[in-house]
Amino acid sequence: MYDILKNHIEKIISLTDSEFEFVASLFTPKVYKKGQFIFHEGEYLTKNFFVCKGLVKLVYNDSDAREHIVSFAMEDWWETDFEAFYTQKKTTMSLICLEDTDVLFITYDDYKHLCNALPKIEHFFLEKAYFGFIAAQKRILSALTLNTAERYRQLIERYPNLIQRVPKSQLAAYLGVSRETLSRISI
Amino acid sequence: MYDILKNHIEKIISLTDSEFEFVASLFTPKVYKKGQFIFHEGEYLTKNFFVCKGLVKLVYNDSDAREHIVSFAMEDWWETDFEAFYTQKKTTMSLICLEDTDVLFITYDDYKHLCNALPKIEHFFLEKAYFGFIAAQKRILSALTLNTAERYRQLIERYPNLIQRVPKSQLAAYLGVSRETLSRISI
DNA sequence: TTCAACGTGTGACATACATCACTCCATAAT
DNA sequence: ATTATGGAGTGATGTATGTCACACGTTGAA
Repeated sequence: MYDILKNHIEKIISLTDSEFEFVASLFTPKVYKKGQFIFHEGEYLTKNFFVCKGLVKLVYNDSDAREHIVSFAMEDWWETDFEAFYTQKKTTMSLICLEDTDVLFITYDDYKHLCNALPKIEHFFLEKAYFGFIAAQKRILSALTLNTAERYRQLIERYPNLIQRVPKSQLAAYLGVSRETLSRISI
Repeated sequence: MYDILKNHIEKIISLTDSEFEFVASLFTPKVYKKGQFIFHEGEYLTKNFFVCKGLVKLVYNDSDAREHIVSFAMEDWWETDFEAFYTQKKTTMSLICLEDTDVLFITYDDYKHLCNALPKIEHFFLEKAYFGFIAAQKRILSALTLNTAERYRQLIERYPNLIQRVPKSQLAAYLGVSRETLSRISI
């Protein structure tokens, strides 16, 4: 698991062996089964999760108990309720495994400690945050400019491997349409 | 103008006078009139803009030449085509003034230079990026969970001052509905 | 003053989508 | 072998929204 994290970080910054050992010492591995909750809405959450293997969904349940998917995360992606993690509020979303999943997590205190002890890691997180923001803005733009069929095709184009692993009903919850409508779309 | 930038940065990190002088030396002031383009879609853009006064819109024009508003920015906000700035690609969006606007801008090279020379500024940009990401994710969630009337009311609630300054047709382009539909919504 | 440009409201109609109901199939559980 | 369960397709119907058309008031320029 730690190899994956090491490769992941070293795509952006280089670390000596002892630096990475320090980084690794602040992460804890954990294994989940398909269907398990990594965290629930309404908790205080102090962890940021790096997915080493598997697939998870970040989910918001509205007042009608309808499930909306804010994002998927698979191998080599980070996922958490970011506002809850970073501002120490309660979570408004839940993180649920769509497959058996292995994660490495870091607590908020250790994250802060890591940034102080190893400032260049902030550059790594900055880059992650930038690309997260760019991706989110692109999704907003898709919602503004494309109809359902076009958004679906764009999703298939951007994440062809995701489509294989996720039921269409879940893709519908991500795209913000009913599963029936998605079912009627010809690719 | 530089005072505003100084206060803005010092909400997150503290700078000595000489440090801020260095920061300020890398920013250039520029003044625009209502209706002017700060940059056009399709250019190579090397600047990130800090709005000191006024109001701008970040705009995407789709294949049918329809205008979609990705975001507004007013006093104390940053705005640019972030992907173009950060990855040195051509812009896909335009930045247009809705009011007479004063900005301070920094070039990409100077931004890089600043981060190297003054690493703690990365912490400042990291925080900005995190909150930008969180805000974008919330807007995605609004699009998934709320109907048009609810999104409009949420916008009024979150940015009451914005509503006073922007024509409804522009708010419609931001919310992703026709101006006629917005016009029929009772607040 | 007159006129153009802009922002806004509203009626009529078409259409995309949600919803409800039902069916079918594959797989896992008993 | 039989029965649940989950994923998927599809018809009928109602509703929200887009689109087109037109009207009205305000502002600023000629």
